[in-house]
Amino acid sequence: MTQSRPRIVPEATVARLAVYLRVLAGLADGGRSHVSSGELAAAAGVNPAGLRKDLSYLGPCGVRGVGYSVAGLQERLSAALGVERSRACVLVGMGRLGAALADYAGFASRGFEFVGLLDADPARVGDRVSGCTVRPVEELESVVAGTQASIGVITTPAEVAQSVCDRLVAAGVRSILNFAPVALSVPAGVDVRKVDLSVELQVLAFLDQQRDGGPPPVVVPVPAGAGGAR
Amino acid sequence: MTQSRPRIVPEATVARLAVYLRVLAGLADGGRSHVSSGELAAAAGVNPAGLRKDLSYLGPCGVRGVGYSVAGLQERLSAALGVERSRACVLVGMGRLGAALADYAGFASRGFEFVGLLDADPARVGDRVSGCTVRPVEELESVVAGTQASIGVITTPAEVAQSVCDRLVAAGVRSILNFAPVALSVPAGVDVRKVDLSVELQVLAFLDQQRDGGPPPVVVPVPAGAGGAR
DNA sequence: TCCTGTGAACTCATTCACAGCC
DNA sequence: GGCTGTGAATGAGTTCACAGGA
Repeated sequence: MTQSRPRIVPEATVARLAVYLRVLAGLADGGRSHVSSGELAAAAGVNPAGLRKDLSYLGPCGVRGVGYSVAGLQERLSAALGVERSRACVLVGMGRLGAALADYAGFASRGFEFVGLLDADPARVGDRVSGCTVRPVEELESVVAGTQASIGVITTPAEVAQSVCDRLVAAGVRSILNFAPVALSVPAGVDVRKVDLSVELQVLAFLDQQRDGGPPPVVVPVPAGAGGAR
Repeated sequence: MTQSRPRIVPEATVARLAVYLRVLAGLADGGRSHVSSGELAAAAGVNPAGLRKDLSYLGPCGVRGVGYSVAGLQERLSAALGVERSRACVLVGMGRLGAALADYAGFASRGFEFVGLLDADPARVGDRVSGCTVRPVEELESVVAGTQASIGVITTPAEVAQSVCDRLVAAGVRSILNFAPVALSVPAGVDVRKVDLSVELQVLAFLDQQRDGGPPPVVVPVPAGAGGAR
């Protein structure tokens, strides 16, 4: 441990660092050894200056006039994001979404390993998904304790999500990814991130409607006298 | 109708409006007729003042000193979000994630209907998921044209996501929800929202690591000489 | 010259605090 | 008194523009 980072990294930046890391993996596969902020930014879908600022939170990473070393930057980002250490995750709720996540290649390849799959439905207990056997939710505490899992993923119905969350926290999990459509309340020191799939669609629908029904390019064509609300 | 909305609604607000609408549905089921901003905000996991500001973009919605009518607010939000009109969606990529989404109850109940499910793998073509038959991806254009779908969901591998996106746009889709881990480029006038599952976990892992390894409450205990890299 | 690194400006979003109405 | 609606203040995040080193 040379030294810890004095700078605090904004959460929005952390999310993008993960994206850069993935893009870099693709570049490395393609045999590239160096890349500029402009190119990397284009591939990640962000502004070049923003990318440079993001990287600057980790201290100088590149070479002026040249760009970034692909391998060097990969290493730097991996260290910053903690990808090097692999993480044990438990997933509660083995419906279709839970099964899809447990099987998602994007997790395993980034150091996330599902060491516990739990479900309340006896019909699903015993299924094997992605090399792991589904166990009854009653065993939640012992699975967390036995595997030292630090991340919990909740894909249960909304009604039971809070109680599952409480049990995960009590068992020692301090990071939770919640797919259930409820706001979970947790004690300080526990992080929750929520993914709300139907909200994403709803936002798209709104933007869509706004395009069609809203004021097209310019503002409203008020015909005559002002003020009058027609 | 009376007049268009002069106010523009921030996107962050739109996302929360969708959450409020869901919470209201729960309250209505519970027989509640009125609710205060404080209570609604707590259930949605936001700040009460923020909730009031969000609602204020739609114009006055509540009664001072009393609160909001549950039914009235539901109606207002439904209209604003365009929930009343049902939306036709096509989904490309019927892997586990695609199948989970096609079957997700949260979509159907909010007016999103999957009218086309497409996959490039002949082995999956013909499967029935959630009352819809999987068709070959070659039929993308005809399915979009025939169903007037306005929303496209991409759950393909990253390598083909851009080409699928291009075809969706060419066929007339102007709203896209992308689960593939790539930045899609689209012409102006088309909206893309990206959901990146592995990034979510990565952010959690970062916060987790920051808690454990980072400066606990106060700043760093630098041992000796500064600067020393390695 | 090229491209990185970063202060400063700016835009967007959240929070506060209170006026206004019931 | 209670609670909504909203301008003002604060904060976070993004973009700009340029200084600084290869």
